Amino acid sequence: METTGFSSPRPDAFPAGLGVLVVDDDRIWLKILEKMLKKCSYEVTTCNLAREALDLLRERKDGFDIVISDVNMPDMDGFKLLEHVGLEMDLPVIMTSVDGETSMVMKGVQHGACDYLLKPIRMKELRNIWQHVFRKRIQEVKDIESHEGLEEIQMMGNSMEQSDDGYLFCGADLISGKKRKDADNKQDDRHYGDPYYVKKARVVWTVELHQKFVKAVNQFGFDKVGPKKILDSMGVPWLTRENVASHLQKYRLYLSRLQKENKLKASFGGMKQWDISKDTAGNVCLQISSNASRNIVTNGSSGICGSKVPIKNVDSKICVEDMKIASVQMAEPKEALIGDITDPQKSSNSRTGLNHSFGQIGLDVKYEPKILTQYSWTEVQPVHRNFGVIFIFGCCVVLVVMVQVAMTTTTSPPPSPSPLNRNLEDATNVAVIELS
DNA sequence: CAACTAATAT
DNA sequence: CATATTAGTT
Repeated sequence: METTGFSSPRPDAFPAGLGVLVVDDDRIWLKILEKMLKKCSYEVTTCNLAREALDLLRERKDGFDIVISDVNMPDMDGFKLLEHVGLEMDLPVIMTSVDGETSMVMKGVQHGACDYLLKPIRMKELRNIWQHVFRKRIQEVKDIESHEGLEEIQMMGNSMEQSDDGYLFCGADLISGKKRKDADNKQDDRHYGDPYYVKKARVVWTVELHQKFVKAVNQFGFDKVGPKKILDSMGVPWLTRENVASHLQKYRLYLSRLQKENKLKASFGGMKQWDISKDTAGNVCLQISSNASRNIVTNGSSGICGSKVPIKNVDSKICVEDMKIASVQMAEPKEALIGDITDPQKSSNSRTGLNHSFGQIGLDVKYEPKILTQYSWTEVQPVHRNFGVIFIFGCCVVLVVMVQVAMTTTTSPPPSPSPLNRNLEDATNVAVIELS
């Protein structure tokens, strides 16, 4: 019964578009909050009178998901408003005030506020207010469930904890009533101090999310990004820096593994390696780095060694030989932008399928090959559709060059695999190339 | 102190 | 395995 994206099949889009009503007599704050909230992808409505707020709420009953209200307002006590809202439309209400006195906060809580923010409010605090909405829904679902007498779910009374290990990000999942087998589990007594306690949602890196991620990464340059930048650039309000950091770590791991393979395969007699990276303009480049140029670069400083060969300039000689493109799916304008690359490592991969979000979201898709269960770590950015071809050509050319150089040079130092060297290639564009 | 990241935990 | 969390650096 909501118009919000809450039960949308796209978990990563969830918080976006939640309706927030902000009530504050202070216009300045109103503006500030509005701006911040919008930045977090919420749908914001503001008003500076409590009465007005109430009217708005009554009018558009389903238009809002949460209310943020100041405590002190001329025409009506914030608490009064709070009470009304709680009573009439049962929306979560967040109180705000400059006054952080315990008694005040207490009062807010007693009147049913789901949170109490002290006034200089920062993005950080607003970013995740959707949790209150979410929490409420969970509760609703739980209520229904316990009403239906579903076994084994509600353990310990009807208090408000989560079913222990069900994390679940998307409401649909909860709503679908799927419970994880929790069995006897140790009933850990955590900080259930407050009425709410929701196990933190586990971020599911969907293809879409990952796309944003990659986009962000590429925006800066692989070796210059940090989680923070990515996070900001992605513009996904509920995501935390930690989430991104974690993902980034995995991403890098993947990339370095990829590179290692390249090294192995490329470092035959000579010691040439190829890297894919991007120049400032964002063009994909292949760079050949002969270890003759001694530094495989040790620290993060982007010591780009070798010569960059902008793909564009490569005159194409075609030679599809010992290069195998694992899979290149050019993004046709409307089509899925995702290159579905098989994991270079495993020969036959039959993933369990949509173990992630998709399967549970209620779409209950049949596992078609079409559906991508796992994003590849590949760039998805649609550049041009000829791009892939060009890219391949480029690779071929480079290969040739490598071979030639290999035959010419006398150098033959050891491969020296430097464990984590992050000026790796950024294999992010368009395709995963696998030298065979 | 905030951001980063390797290492470790879940 | 994918993510989260921690701990030690920068």
